[in-house]
Amino acid sequence: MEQILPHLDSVFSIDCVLFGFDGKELKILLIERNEEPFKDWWALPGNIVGADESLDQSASRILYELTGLRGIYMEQYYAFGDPNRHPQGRVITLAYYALIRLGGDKELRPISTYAKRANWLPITDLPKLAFDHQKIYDKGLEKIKRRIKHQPIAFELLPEKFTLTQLQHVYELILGKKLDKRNFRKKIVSFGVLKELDEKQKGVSYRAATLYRFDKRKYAKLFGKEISF
Amino acid sequence: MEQILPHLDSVFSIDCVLFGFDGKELKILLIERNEEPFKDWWALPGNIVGADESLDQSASRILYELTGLRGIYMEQYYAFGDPNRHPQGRVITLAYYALIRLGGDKELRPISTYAKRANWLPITDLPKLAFDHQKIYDKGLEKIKRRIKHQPIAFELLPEKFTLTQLQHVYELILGKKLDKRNFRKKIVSFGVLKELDEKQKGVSYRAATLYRFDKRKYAKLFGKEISF
DNA sequence: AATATAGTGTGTAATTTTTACACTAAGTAA
DNA sequence: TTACTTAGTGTAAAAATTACACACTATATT
Repeated sequence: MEQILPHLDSVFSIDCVLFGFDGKELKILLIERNEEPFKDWWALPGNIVGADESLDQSASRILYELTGLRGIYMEQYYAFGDPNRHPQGRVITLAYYALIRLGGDKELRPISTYAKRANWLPITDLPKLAFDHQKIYDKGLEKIKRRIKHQPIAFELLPEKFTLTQLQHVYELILGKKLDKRNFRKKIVSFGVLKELDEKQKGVSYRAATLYRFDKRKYAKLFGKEISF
Repeated sequence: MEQILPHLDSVFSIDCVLFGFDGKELKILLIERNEEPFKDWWALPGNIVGADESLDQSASRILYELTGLRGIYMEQYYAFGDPNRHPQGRVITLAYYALIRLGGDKELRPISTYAKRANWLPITDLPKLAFDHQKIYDKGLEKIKRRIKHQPIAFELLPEKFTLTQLQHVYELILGKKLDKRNFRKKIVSFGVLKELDEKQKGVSYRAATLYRFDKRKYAKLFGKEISF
């Protein structure tokens, strides 16, 4: 995306807004650019779509190259194509979002050389972003806010086994408001997509909470139906 | 890591799914192609994005060129980019939908030469479509189904003054199910975006219904809030 | 062993929203 | 005047949502 653009043709890229949750904060993955334009600025990870790739494949490849992650729930959400959004020429970009859980085993792999480094930054304190990436991010956040109300995407942010309190925490962060504990549990359990495990949380210095797992089979049935928060 | 190079031959287009309502049926605007590939097939109206146009501008221009219509509520909803979707090369297309009312004064203007003709066809009886246009249409219908449940886009399909029965009819066509008259009225009136007029319907051979107008000011306040059907 | 601490886990009543359901009123046409 | 067609209206039951508080349990501390 930062290469010299042939001006005969428009260039088509994909940018990813990766929302990550480390158990406490909601973060997004940004890279620090190593090339002009916007050298040294923070930007969303993105790249040019390959000639023989489908869009989803391309998005997956880009995500994989930048993070080492595979098999992530990822969705196209908007195309940004202002003629002036890129100083070197016409670049139409398609935005994808992904929700992933952070920490533990999964570390970010080294990324391609066009970035100095990549980092997870809390959404409560973002730097100025290159290009129109602030706009792309804003729209992505708006999108997942709307989405989490209707589909159980919150699970993507949590480890395989999680407590109800953690799940509630994710909802509160994304929706930006407190939820009532009893009502939240009543509702989320009533959807029938949670499987209660025999295990308890470990390593906490207070009463350990029961762990739950997301039941994909039941989820598949629910999908398409509307749920709401 | 290898950087994918920008690919000179990719073309970026916009296709429009125009839903039209003539008071009875839901229709979409199709063109009959006059050129290979898919000569003589029906297809969605679409065109190449111009070098200096924003995406929304481009969509508006294309819609205008094909129909003579301006100022239509139009929204981008998905990008289709399968490498094989176009037999002659890589064409990534961005789909837009629009909702417009048909009949009366507004006629379709002559359209550009790549089409033999344009026609409004009822969605209950569509021909085979060129390229992946069936897929684009399907996704568009799905999109407005979801959308009409949450935002008052149905008004776009109706004349400025309309009866509650007509409004209900639109909802029933899009959602594909019957709604209860009393409950529908109760709900739609409770949103407070309808203005009851002193006028009555004319030209019907039975009791004339009260006409309503959509109140844009109140709608602006409601927008963003969730409504549901 | 006793106590402090911190989060877990649970029920109910009041309110609001949704659903199901059927007849009279009004205007037109014959 | 009568027949026809659609407009317009209310209520009760069921379901969903909201508001709200305390006892339990595991650990850490003394």
